[in-house]
Amino acid sequence: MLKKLDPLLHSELRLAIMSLLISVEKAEFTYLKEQTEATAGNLSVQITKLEDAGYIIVKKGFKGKIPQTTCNITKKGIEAFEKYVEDLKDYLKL
Amino acid sequence: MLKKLDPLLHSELRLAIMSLLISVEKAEFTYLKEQTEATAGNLSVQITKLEDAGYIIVKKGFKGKIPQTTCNITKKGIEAFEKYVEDLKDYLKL
DNA sequence: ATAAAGTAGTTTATAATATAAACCAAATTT
DNA sequence: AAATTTGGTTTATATTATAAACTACTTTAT
Repeated sequence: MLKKLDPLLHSELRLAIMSLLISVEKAEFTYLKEQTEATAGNLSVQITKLEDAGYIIVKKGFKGKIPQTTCNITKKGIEAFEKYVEDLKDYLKL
Repeated sequence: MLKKLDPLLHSELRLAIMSLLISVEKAEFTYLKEQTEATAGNLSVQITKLEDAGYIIVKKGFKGKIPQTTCNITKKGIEAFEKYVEDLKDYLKL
């Protein structure tokens, strides 16, 4: 009855990152940091985990002279997110 | 925008326990163990945490000669569960 | 020109949490 | 009566999350 929840998404910060990325084409590291109110270190770690899973793509570039990291969700990431939402519904009685 | 999720409920097993308890008057330890497919040790620990938080009440008795632990959700537990569901909806875009 | 402070992150260490293994007490089965 | 099963708890370990420390560079102030 209760499905196993994707442990990669069942983390408050990683879920927040995915939730933000699912509605936009792409987002900068600094934007994600502002929105989630996470520390840079924690955000960096969790972004890497999502990247390793193939749920997001991370691109490193420069905005003028300043380094800039942008993220975007992948098809695999969208699918995983949607599955997670469906799986959770049983728990939440939705 | 994104609310902080109750860390006590944002755990797969504890959420499953609460999800099961919210629909019934009470449930036995063994029933929860079957439904969640958790090990007895893990279940025991998580039940204690929910009890310490006042989210559930745990009663120890006997069924014949065999020990029997039964759990039921409290008003506080129901409220916490409902708040958790509402808070999560922002993440899930529901 | 250089020191101080800020930006954008990563790496590493530590704290918190989840899980499993080991254990206990009593009951049941062989 | 020994072995197994039931119903758990306690304790140790693995995993995960978080924060602190660090790197590399830019901007601003002196």
